[in-house]
Amino acid sequence: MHSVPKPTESQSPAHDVLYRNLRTQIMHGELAPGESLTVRGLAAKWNLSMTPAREALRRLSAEGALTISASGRVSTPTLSNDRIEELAALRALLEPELASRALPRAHMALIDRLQMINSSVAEAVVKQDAVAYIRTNLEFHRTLYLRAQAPAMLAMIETVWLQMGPTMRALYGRLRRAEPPANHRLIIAALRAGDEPGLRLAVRADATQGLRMLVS
Amino acid sequence: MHSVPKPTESQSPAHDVLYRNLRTQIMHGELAPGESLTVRGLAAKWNLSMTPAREALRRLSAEGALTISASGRVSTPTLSNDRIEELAALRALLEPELASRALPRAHMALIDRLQMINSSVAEAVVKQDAVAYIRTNLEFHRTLYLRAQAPAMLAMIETVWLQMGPTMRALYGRLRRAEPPANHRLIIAALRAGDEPGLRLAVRADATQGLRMLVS
DNA sequence: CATGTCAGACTGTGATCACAAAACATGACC
DNA sequence: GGTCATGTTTTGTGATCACAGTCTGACATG
Repeated sequence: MHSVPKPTESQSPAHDVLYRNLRTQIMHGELAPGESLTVRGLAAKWNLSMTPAREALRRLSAEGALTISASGRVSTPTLSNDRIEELAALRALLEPELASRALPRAHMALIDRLQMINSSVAEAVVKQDAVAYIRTNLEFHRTLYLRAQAPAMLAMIETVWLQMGPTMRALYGRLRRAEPPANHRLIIAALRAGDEPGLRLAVRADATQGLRMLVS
Repeated sequence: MHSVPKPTESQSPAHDVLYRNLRTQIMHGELAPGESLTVRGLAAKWNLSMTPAREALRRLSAEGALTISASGRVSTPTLSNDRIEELAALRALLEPELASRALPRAHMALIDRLQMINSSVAEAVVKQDAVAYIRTNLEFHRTLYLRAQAPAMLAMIETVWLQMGPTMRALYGRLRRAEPPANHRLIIAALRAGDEPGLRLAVRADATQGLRMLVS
């Protein structure tokens, strides 16, 4: 088949848009743990050749978002309990630092925006929508951490979220809870008060909370 | 079963061996900041086609070891001072945690090995060999952190080292110092004494030390 | 019923090519 | 001498193909 001239010239390369799409899918928990992604499968689904599909998969694998078997097959990771605990420890280590760095720059407008995002989180909780919960919850954290002006740290914590994505979905899907996010309100309160130790504590508690559901 | 004796036919794919080679080169500071790597250049140098070379570059870029310009050219990163400070902060955050987790499992044999590696570090210092210094120094830290049984954390700190690799070389190349690593001796002493707070402090100091040279 | 076998489909890997954009060098011109 | 236009080379990107493993599932065998 001959290649058809593309009407809309690609602003960004095909492998990049595929990468970004898969990345958000994984981070938001739209893929189940253990789900396998093949080069040809993705190429067919997105009307691409194997080359850009392969690059997107390689990139995601390098970030830990996907695991590669000994024979080269890539699939969503199924995390062991130890690994989950380790990733939670990384969250508990990195996120308080990011929050602390964001605190001096957290103006009223930011706090209001966090409050609004938090209401979306609560809405997702009552709707039992796991994907929406993960998405809005991450948006809450990312909005805060963006103010830390620490791109390397932010990138690092996002790879942690990436690795937990599919497992988070599986966890929140099981759990039938309807508690609104209490820690988020503590975080917002600490931001308003300029209470740095309280902020660190609240963020740490929020990052560790997900782990507690697993162990029980 | 009767399998054909393949001498050393590709145990691991070509893109993987290229990736590992480039990775250690970058981490050890054998590449200068800003050095550009091209797909065809690497393919020619390693007698490969473009495909595996492209995958290795993509993988390293995903880990932050290489930066991609807007037009897609990849090169070794030239870090801003802010970025260096941020990466040093990540080291100061992650490495004490890894050391602390390694402490309960640090037997005498490990400490002896660390001592031996440390003598290699000192040797590299007096020889003014920047690459050897970086390599042995990282080996010292990695040997300790391997005992932490925390693969995700170890992978994360290694990406930090990766990102700093070329800049480290440039820094240590400039500096004409000949001080043996004092913090390493403190680390070993704390390990022997089972002194967890002292260990955290020594590791943190060692991780931050490199930064001090830059600011001055 | 359990287990081993085997053919066919599936899949990652590497090579090669075409194309367009970017980088570069060159030389004219003011 | 510096600046702009231009032609050439370099480079990333995507497509296509061949090859060799891997996986799957049906079937036969014990």
